[in-house]
Amino acid sequence: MSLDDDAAEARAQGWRTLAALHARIEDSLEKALRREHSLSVSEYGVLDVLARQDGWHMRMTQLSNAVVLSQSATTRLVTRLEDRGLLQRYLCPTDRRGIYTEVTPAGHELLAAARPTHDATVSAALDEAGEVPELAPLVQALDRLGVG
Amino acid sequence: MSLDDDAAEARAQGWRTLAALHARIEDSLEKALRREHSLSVSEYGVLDVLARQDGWHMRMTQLSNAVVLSQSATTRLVTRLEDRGLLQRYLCPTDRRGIYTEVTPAGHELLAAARPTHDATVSAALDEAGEVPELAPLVQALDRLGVG
DNA sequence: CGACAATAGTTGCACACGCAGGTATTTGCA
DNA sequence: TGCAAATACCTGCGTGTGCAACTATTGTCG
Repeated sequence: MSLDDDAAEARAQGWRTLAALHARIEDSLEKALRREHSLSVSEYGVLDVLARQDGWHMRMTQLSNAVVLSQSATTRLVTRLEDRGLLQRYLCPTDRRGIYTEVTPAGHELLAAARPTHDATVSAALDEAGEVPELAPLVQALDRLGVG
Repeated sequence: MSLDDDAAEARAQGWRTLAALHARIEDSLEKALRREHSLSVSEYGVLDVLARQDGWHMRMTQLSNAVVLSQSATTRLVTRLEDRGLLQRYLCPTDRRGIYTEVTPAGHELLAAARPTHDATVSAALDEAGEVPELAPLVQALDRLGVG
């Protein structure tokens, strides 16, 4: 077994930890957002990303990169949110292939209501994961990211 | 804005980073494993988890907890792998409700072939993510987990 | 100017997932 | 012993996702 293999195996171990933590958080987040605001994690992600681009507008492709979804998934996700009146499409004036999306007032309102749920659920899930020996180090490392 | 809100917002920021990194890695991993070994990330995960329980056998419920999937998803995932001859079910002798799963020789073989792909892809994805300013700190933290 | 390639977004299709409800087996308790 | 509750797993159904193919618009080059 070479040094490279050792390094790759160590990183694979890190990946397993990250994946396990991610799955746990996403799991409870999905349920909480669905239950209290009828939003999936992806849908919340789209609203959140768009709302952060204060005044700036993103095209569909940029959006799908930001939320790491395929173009087709993004198309339908935006359609769903548009149908619910949370989002609005409008054509890019200079390039009629491009489509901008804008969060409506209703969208901002729902996002404002959902954000506390989101943040609290993430925090609770992190606390819970902190009790699991294999995950605790990563949780601590994550908490140190901000202050570092 | 209270201290609690600040803390929750900081953790939400950490979560966004973690989710972004996870999505990137899973994305390239999914494509690489699918292309070279006809395995999804979940399928690889199941084989990997089971193979690590050297000689020890897991029940379906334990397995679904380990890979963080619903019971129904686990049932069908195991069925798929069983149909391909990579896995084998057999009834728990002492509790006939329980079902054990065992990786077959073919399964071990495929896993051995896929592991280098898996590890290399994860490592490459991590390197790529290390170039992105927002993700770099988490990548470094992850690499320090093992040596800590 | 005109045709061909490139880009942006949408849609048909197959598939994996979660939820709710189902069967089979075991456990608890009177 | 006998019967209800709990446990372990499976299945019908609806839905979100990615891939490949499609349309519409823009860019490029002879």
